[in-house]
Amino acid sequence: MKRPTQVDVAKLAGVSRATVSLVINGQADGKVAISEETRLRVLKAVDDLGYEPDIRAQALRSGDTKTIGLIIIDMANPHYWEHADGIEQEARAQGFNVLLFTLSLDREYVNRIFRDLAGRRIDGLILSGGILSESRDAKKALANIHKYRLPVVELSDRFPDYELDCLVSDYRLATAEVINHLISLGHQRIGMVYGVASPALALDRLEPYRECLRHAGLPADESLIAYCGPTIDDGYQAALQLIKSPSRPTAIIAINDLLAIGVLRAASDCGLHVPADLSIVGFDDICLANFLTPRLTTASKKIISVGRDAIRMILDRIQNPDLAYRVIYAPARLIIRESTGPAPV
Amino acid sequence: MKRPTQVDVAKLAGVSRATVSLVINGQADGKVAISEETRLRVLKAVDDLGYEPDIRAQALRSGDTKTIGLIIIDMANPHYWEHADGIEQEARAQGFNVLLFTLSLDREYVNRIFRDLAGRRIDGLILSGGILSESRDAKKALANIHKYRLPVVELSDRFPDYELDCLVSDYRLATAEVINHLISLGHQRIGMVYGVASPALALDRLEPYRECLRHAGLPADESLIAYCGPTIDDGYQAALQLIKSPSRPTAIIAINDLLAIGVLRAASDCGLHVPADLSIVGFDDICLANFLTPRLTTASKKIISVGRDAIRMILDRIQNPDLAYRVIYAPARLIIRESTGPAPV
DNA sequence: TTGTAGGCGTTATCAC
DNA sequence: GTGATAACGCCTACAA
Repeated sequence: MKRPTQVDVAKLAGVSRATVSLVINGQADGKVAISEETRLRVLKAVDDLGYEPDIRAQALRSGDTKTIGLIIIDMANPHYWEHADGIEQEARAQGFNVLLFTLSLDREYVNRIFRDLAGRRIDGLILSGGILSESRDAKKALANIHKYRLPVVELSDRFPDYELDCLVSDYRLATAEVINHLISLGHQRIGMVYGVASPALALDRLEPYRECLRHAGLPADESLIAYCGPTIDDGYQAALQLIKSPSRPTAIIAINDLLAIGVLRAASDCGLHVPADLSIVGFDDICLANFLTPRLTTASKKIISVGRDAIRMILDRIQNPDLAYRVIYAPARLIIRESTGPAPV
Repeated sequence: MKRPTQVDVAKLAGVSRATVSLVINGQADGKVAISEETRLRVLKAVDDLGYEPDIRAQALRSGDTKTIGLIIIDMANPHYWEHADGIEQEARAQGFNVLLFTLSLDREYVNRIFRDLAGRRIDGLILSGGILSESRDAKKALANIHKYRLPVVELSDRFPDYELDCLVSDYRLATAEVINHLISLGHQRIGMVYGVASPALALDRLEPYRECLRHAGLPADESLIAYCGPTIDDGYQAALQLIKSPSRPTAIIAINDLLAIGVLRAASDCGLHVPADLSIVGFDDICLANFLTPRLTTASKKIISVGRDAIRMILDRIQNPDLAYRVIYAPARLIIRESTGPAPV
């Protein structure tokens, strides 16, 4: 039992294949070159056979797949899922599907995805920052992007030092705001939990952190920074280390809300009250942040619609490969809630 | 500037198209019917031109797309991303890609996805429970699945009352355990926050809840059940309602951890201490559950690997459409942590 | 060992 | 209005 093709429909309706094709997608065409009678006959045959056009053949013929790839760098972080959700919805609205790729630790996988792009399984690719800059074959990938004019959009937390369409949303200003906020509350020793899935990520938080502290004449020694992995438990362990250190900070900045949850837990385990004994700040304003106890002070990018901008950018690029590369910048803002308070005396 | 095809490679290497094809994917074939010299020449031409086989054409020729669809019913719930993560990873391991579909409120969208399946954009479809049973066109969808032998696997919280491959993991036993646990702690009034994205979901928690209470001779009036939507805020509002009711429950069961976070927040806002004043239970054991304050008592399905089983099931079905339908069942178990304690006196 | 021919299902271009 | 015919790019017998 094979599935029906256009030929079968044509045979059943007693017309030629071309007629079938015209009936099915001749709507857009100005002149309806088909008699109502045959039209209905064809439609009936389509229905009787349960005929469905083969998308693969359409893709081969028309040249595009109406599918874009999306690489999510860390599936465990709600922040990225909010991205994925927005992108998928907007893509759908524009008649596109989304092929989802997760990056575990498998860097080689990136190359396969680029091959999918070159092989026209997907029309374009949206990727989180830290992939192109970190991949061992980054230069080759970039060269290919330019050589074949592959439609690629990067979501990044810093301005790219290469030619590419980029949606940059960084926390530089927000980090400065955070530090000022903490300083104004009397904090002197401010720690950082720095846990990333990919090396170059979140420098938009680390660098201003160092700068601002130095600028304010506060200690910024390395012992205040706990480097770790991207999971909650990593954040938990890192915070324990910070809290138990001889010169415990009175405030801890986690580079994202997920890690901040681990920090909250660590504080609780050490008998510290937040924010009375320890202030905690996160980033991303994930949907849970406002429901934690205490509600998390954090920074939000939500002023922008990642999905809409990313999809618009990639579609523009697909339509016109020769467009000049663009960078769209969107800042974030600080949201003060309950996890930060005056430094303990 | 068009991208190179097999013909271009053949021309450059001075051989025929078939030779190129053989060189490229003749590895598996036992007999290497190509001379080393031409092989290298072809390979060089491939490299020079940056030739990449067109996957669309391959798909059309070979009949499959090496892609499976995945419908996620609620992107905002961590539990479902854990599914998605597992499925994507396992799919990749098996050489398949995952096309991601989100279900907002757009029921009509399901039909489009089924058309994608029929149109061979995807080889198979994995869907969360509550889609097939609730869609207005559910019967039609099921009929199509059977008629065309579409490979579909459903992830469900109850045994299907229709013929389909199903990965069932329910909380019936776990819910009974939860109730017994609470009763043994002296709780008499046990409330429930029931918030779902799709009507028939989570009956595996609602029904045993009612039964067990009745069986234990405890009140099970409707005023103890707060129906709401699936977001944290919904859970928060529902819990407020429960807490402020004249006969406030001493324990609240949320049908998942996400809602439980809202309940925790509501308790906190009402000045209730958990678990001293109010015990709270969730379901799913999302990765955050063990890091909340207090750590959440919940039930876990993690004993099974959803990804592996789902992918195996769908691949089996794709390979052999005539297979008898299977249901794989996996129970869950209760995890007692800190959010449940003795009932207040 | 290599080349030739046919077909996958669709759409576009021409004649009729 | 409708019906052949030729691509799209690839794969696979089969023939040379």
